[in-house]
Amino acid sequence: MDFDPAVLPEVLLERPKRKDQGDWSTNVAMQLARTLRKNPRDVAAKLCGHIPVGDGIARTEVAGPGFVNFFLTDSWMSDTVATVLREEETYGRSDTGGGRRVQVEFVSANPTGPLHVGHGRGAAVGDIVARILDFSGYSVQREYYINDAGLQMSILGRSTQARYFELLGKGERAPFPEDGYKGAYIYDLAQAVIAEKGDSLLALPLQESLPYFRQFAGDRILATIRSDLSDFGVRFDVWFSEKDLYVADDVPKTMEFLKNRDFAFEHEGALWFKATGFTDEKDRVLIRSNGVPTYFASDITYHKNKFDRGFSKVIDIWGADHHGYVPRMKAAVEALGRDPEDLSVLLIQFVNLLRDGTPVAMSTRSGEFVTLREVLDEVGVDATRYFFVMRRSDSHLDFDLELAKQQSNENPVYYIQYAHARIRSVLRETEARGIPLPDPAVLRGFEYASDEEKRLVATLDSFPKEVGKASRELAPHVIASYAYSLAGDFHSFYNAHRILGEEEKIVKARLLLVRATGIVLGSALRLLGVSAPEKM
RNA sequence: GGGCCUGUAGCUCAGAGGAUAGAGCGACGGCCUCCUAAGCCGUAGGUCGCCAGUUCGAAUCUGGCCAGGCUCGCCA
Repeated sequence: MDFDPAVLPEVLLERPKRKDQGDWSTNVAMQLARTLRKNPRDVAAKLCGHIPVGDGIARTEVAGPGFVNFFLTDSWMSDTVATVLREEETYGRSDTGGGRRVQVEFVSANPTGPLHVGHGRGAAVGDIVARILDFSGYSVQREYYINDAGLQMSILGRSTQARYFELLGKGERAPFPEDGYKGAYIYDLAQAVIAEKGDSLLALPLQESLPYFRQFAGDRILATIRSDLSDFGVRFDVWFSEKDLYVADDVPKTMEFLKNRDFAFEHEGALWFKATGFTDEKDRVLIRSNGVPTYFASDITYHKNKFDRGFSKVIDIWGADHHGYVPRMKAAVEALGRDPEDLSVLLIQFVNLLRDGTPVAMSTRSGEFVTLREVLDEVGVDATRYFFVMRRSDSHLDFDLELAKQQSNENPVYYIQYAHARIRSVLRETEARGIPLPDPAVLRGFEYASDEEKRLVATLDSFPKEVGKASRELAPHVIASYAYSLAGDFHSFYNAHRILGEEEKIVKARLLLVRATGIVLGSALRLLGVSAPEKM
């Protein structure tokens, strides 16, 4: 064509929403129209003239304001099905990660009480992000950071101690701390101490027995957290204790490191992080004037530790209430000599727990919160996981307990699982009738004719692209909605057409399509950590 | 007051430069002699918070406003 190739914008092909707009489409003509000073439709027409028909392209057309639409021959569909059947569970996997080491740190709740629903959402998001990254070729490590060094652990110990004395009728000797943990589980911990130690701790001075209470309560709660997470299908590779940073003297070392690089300075008896020059808005205290390090100091140390372990990228999953902390953590990462982009912080918005449409009252202060365990017991792992990730992480989530529990058409989890069960059922029926699973070679030259089949194949075809998107954006909800639409496409297909009992060629092609759908649906559910039932 | 998130159908939400803005629930009407009806098909329902701008084109980008949530410690 008669124009300078340098002005050619990147040619992007996209899939139009409507099928009468072709299989692929490009808008280059409209982008070129300006520089060429020509009517976009004329440019598009000229382009069309240069595109050969054949080689999979059935025809091209100029449409709308100047789109060039490509209509493919339908052979790509059987290719897609054959690819899925050949690659099986690896279909959709990619090597974009190139084996690079990535760490996902999530949940990381203080071991001062049971996990509540908010932690549950973070757990589901973190776990699924890790699965997606693994599927995309990263070498993923999952880590839980145990905040066990701070003041909160002492408060937990004192709370337990007070309940211990109270249960043994000596409450007046160990008054309940003003900022103590008021939840009923503290009584359970105290009861467990009694079972272990009897009343022997009554005789010791409070200061002397406190370490025992602190350790006992912390260990017990952490054990509960571990088993809750494990029952939720969430696994960690590393449980990293904040205390270890202090045992190894890493915090003072990191402070020295920052001072030497001129990122920390003394002022009014405290040590400050010099945030000026970074995106954070003001300087932050690292070591208080009383000598006690702030959380920020141990968080910087912890992140230095992470990067020292060789991760090329670190992903933190935090509650959205910590969003103000992001700029300072990024600044710290930069001060450590890393690109701030090496740290990604995923903020999880709050879960609004409902029962039959009315909010369930929750308040950490009073100890009245709904635990993850309670939700799991009531609605089960599959529905809980799905509900936690079906919305974008950065938007508030309404979680209706009654809805999640309902085994009905109102519940998206069962809708997806039902599609899987139906697929398995068809394949069982096929086997029962003595029909062998056809060789994918029969697909050569076959064209799926109906709208429902075409849609279904197109959705199967888009799985790798969706995985890529979910991995780039660290967005589990992309997979959740993908699974939902794949299930929907299958249900439509299933209702519109018979699979068995048609002429042989069609039976074979449809069986292969059903099998391929089962494979991809299974992969999507595996990414979500939701079970793929054989029967329902 | 500053910052971050959100505002799309009655409700809950997708869509993040593209063509006629999509799902589910709820409402209404249909579909099992047949591989699972926990399903499917159809109808109704919209000023994409408001106002300007950018451009061939804006729900999408920019600025300003309005509303809701969160957040702004030598707290954790």
